[in-house]
Parts: sequence; C-alpha cells; structure tokens
Amino acid sequence: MSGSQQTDVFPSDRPRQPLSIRAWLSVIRTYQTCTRLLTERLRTLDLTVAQHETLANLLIEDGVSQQTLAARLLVTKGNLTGLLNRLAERGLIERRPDPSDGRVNLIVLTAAGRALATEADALQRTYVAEMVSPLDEAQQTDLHTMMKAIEAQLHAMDQ
Amino acid sequence: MSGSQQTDVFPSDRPRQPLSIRAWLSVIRTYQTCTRLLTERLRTLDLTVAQHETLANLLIEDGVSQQTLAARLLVTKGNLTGLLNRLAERGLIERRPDPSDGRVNLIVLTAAGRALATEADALQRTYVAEMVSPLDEAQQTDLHTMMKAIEAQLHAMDQ
DNA sequence: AGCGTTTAGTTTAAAGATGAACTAATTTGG
DNA sequence: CCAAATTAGTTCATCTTTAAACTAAACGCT
Repeated sequence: MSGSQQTDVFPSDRPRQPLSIRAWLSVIRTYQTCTRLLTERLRTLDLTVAQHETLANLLIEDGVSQQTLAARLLVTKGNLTGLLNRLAERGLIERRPDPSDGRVNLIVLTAAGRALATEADALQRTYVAEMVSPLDEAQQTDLHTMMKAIEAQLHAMDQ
Repeated sequence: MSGSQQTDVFPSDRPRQPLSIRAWLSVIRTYQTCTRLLTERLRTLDLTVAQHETLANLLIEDGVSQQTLAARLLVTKGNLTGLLNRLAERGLIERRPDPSDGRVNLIVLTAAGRALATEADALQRTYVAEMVSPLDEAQQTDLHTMMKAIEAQLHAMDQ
C-alpha cells in the first residue's frame, strides 16, 4: 500500500461543492492519508496507530483508570479492554488494583512499554514535523486556532 | 455517547509540545469528534459513516469498478467487498457485469440507494456547514489550502 | 496459440471500534 | 444500615479495516 497512488483519483474537490464541504473534505483526505503513512512507519516498531496512541497517552501520565484513559483516547471502554489485553500480553503495560477502589484497574507502563513508547513518540514527532513543514509558524497557529473553533462548535452542536 | 463530555479531558495541548504537534493533534481530535457526531446523525438514516461515504461517492458517479471505487474511497478492495455486500443485501446498490471485461463488476445505485444517498448527502452538507460556520470564508479557504499543502507533502514523503 | 504476468474481486485472520448487556464494587439516601 | 442507583470493567454481536493469500479473467509477447 506504499507508493503514491494519487492516480486518477477523482476530482473530490469539484467546484460544484460549497466551500465548507470542500474545506472539510480536504481535512478528511489529509487525515486519512496521514494515518495510512503513519501506520506504515509504526510497523517498524510493531505497533498499530491505536496501540501507539495508547502508549503515548500513558507516557504523559500513567497510573490512571481505564475509564480515564478511554475518555482521553476518545474510545469506548469496551474497545480499551481489548487494546489493553493485547498490550499486556506483550508485557508493555500492567493492570494494578487500585487500593482505594476495588473496581478500578490502574494502568501503568512497564519498563519495556516506556522504552517503546518513547521510541514511537520520537518517530511521531519527526513525522508530524516533516509533514507540517510546508506551513510556516503563523499558519500552524492559525490551523490550531481554527480546529479549536470547530471543535467548540461541535461540542455546542452536541447539546 | 451523546452529551458533552469535554469533562476533565486532559491537557492534550500542554505547552510542552512543539507547535506542529499541537496543531496536528487538534486536527486529530476535531476529526474524531466530528466523525462521532456524524455517526450519531447518520443513524437516523440507518447508515454508518463508511456506508454513507460509499453511497455519496456513487452519487457523484456510479457504474464504476470496485477498484476505482476503492481508490476513491481510500480503502482496500477487500474492505470494499464487505461494504458492498452489506449495501447490496439492503438493495441499495447492484453489481452488474461489465460486458467488456469479465473480471469487472460495475457498481450502480438502485433507485432506493439513490434516494437514501441523496438524503444522507443533504444531511452531511447541513452538518458540515454548521460545524464550519465559526470560520469566515477566508479562513475556510486557508484551511483548504493548508490541507492541500500537507497532503502534497505526505505524498512526497511516501516516495 | 500459449505461457507468464498483471488485474479484479473474494476470502480469511487479526486488530480495531461501537453500543448494549452483564457482573461486581461502591456510593447514596432514607 | 440497607436497598437502589451509580460506576468500573468485561463480554458479546456487529461492523470496519487491513494485509495477504487466493481464484479467475485478460493481456502481452514471442
């Protein structure tokens, strides 16, 4: 699935569409292309994007409950159970009982998990920096601002 | 999964991170939030996002091969087989043999499929327009330009 | 004509994702 | 103090997705 296939790929931005749709479709396509390429690069570390995101999140702060982690990752708790099972099988994370609440698992990185997460994090930083390099600082700031505005609007729409 | 849960959700944009990472993380989060909300809305039409995207693409032009459709949707052909199976079971699309090439299925919308695709398309336009409304026209144009620049860079990186 | 390659589509195994139903532990109110 | 409600996590059915192996048809070339 490597090798540029922006072949005939059809005119998704035909002028017929309103500006808002064209703008957002470009976000969708770019996001998907970015994810696909990141997937390939993470394969060198034997990690999927979902696994990487989980580890990266734990690298910032571990020792949190599955609920908290699921909220941060924007995934369902059912999904997270399977994700953590696979990471635990590989010895990258551990579930520890919370002494103050018998229902809770506290999720922590193992040493191996922390090492791998650090590698993956470096890979991602390099990748994103390169990908975004055509934009100057002002544009990157604008992009961030605009996305925050849209996200706020989405939360407002989800009354 | 409705109801705003931008609860404690943790400081994903901590100043520690470089600007490029913060900017791109905001794209990821916004994309995911957008998808989640669109999923909810499409449920009123009994469509998943993947199904809607397939139908929307066929609405622009049908009578194309599965390969072509897969390339347009940025999904694998194996994925598309299952997707089309489910849409065909519901009578929304049809596979027609290509008289000029015995290997090819030409995918066409049925009348029901066209009607549903049209409804979903209207829903999506309204949704995206509302979501993007905090941005003025110039910003929407900038967003589109920036995404195209990043996408071009990604294709360059995928030598 | 015929052999080898390419191309179209299906199938499969594994991971990911959701929402709903379920179990177990904790909290809350009376 | 205890029944009811809430919360944490797992399990399940369903759908999405990928990569790889496979079948069948078409093409290319000598």
